[in-house]
Amino acid sequence: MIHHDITDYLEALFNIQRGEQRKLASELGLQQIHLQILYYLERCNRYSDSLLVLTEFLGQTKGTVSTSVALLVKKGYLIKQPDPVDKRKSHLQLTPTGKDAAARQSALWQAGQTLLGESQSEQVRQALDILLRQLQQANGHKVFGACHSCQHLCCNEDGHHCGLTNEALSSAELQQICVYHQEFCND
Amino acid sequence: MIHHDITDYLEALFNIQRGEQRKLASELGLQQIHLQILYYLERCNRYSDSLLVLTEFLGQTKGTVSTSVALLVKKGYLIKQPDPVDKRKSHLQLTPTGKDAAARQSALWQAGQTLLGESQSEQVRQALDILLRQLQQANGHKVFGACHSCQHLCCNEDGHHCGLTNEALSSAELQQICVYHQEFCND
DNA sequence: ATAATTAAGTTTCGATTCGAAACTATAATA
DNA sequence: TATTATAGTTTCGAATCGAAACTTAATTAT
Repeated sequence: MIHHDITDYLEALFNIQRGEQRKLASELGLQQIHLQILYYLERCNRYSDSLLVLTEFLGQTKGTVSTSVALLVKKGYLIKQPDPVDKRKSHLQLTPTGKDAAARQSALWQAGQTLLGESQSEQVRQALDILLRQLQQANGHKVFGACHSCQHLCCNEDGHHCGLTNEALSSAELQQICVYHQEFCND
Repeated sequence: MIHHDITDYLEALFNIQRGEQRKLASELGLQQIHLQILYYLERCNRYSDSLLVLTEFLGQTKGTVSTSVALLVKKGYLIKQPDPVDKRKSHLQLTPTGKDAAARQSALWQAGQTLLGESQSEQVRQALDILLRQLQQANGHKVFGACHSCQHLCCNEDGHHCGLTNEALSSAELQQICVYHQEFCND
């Protein structure tokens, strides 16, 4: 048996992911960056659905993202909901069309999800967890995690809330990407 | 402990990979697509270093890829080596500058590679192998694997050769991406 | 052998991405 | 009230992107 690095598998999975994303984008008449925007907006929470946070997530300039978002609005994939308090801000919200496109992206992984037995699945989870945390530290860059791995998360008998904003968090919100996310530091 | 899907980890790893690639591209004054081209050319074999195969790998049109390749040639990342037999073809070869950029992309994974113990690594490899094969079948798209997982690979006491082209393959070549790659079918 | 077809790659076109920088409007601070 | 910071848009030039026409070389059919 010829030796495979784990990274070989990850690279192969990346190539599939990229290929499928491009295929879907082409089918919808969009660019890949548009699907990445829809992916992010499907997963982020109410603190993180602004243009500037999206800009930070994508690693592009705000002018570029502003243009791409404007096109997605024009094509009916999302709408800009003005913030009731801060008149400068808008909340980017997926339309049903946008949610459908985002869901089709996720569908790729659903197939693989049920294929691994639970015990084996657990080992992969543990290994990927180590790999992920090390890469996060090694690269020292913003990670955009969800509440469940955030040091601001507080749990008590009533449920969960964010220690930074002091607002209650539903269990659904614990899974969402947050701009305030702060990984635990193991040093 | 809140449950994490394996796909959550893979998505997080993808986001890191994408962010790092964009960061490197920005530093070099390139676009991400250029790094993807350099990545591919660093890994593909002598049957697969043409513009059309690259086009198939990237999932773009040949006009688009032709333009991007021309820019990479102009910037000194690669050269076009005319095929001695077929005058229509060119072999895309990385210059030292191109190899350096490709190597810097791979460096991201080197850090994670040594962190996982060998035994754990083996289990993760097996699970990812299952995941990869299932996703390949589920999506039924061209996968661009290397010789070691190709049904054309023949092994004997003298070494390896390709059953399709009948040419000998060095052990280094067994690791390279090939356009003729045909996955074993388990049905 | 010549003609028709296929294959490899380039060029052109219009729409869009991309980064940089200037700009507008609102909010926060001094 | 004046200054500064924040959120986002607009403008500009270069490059990507897909589609389609085009060039040249190889292959196939007649």
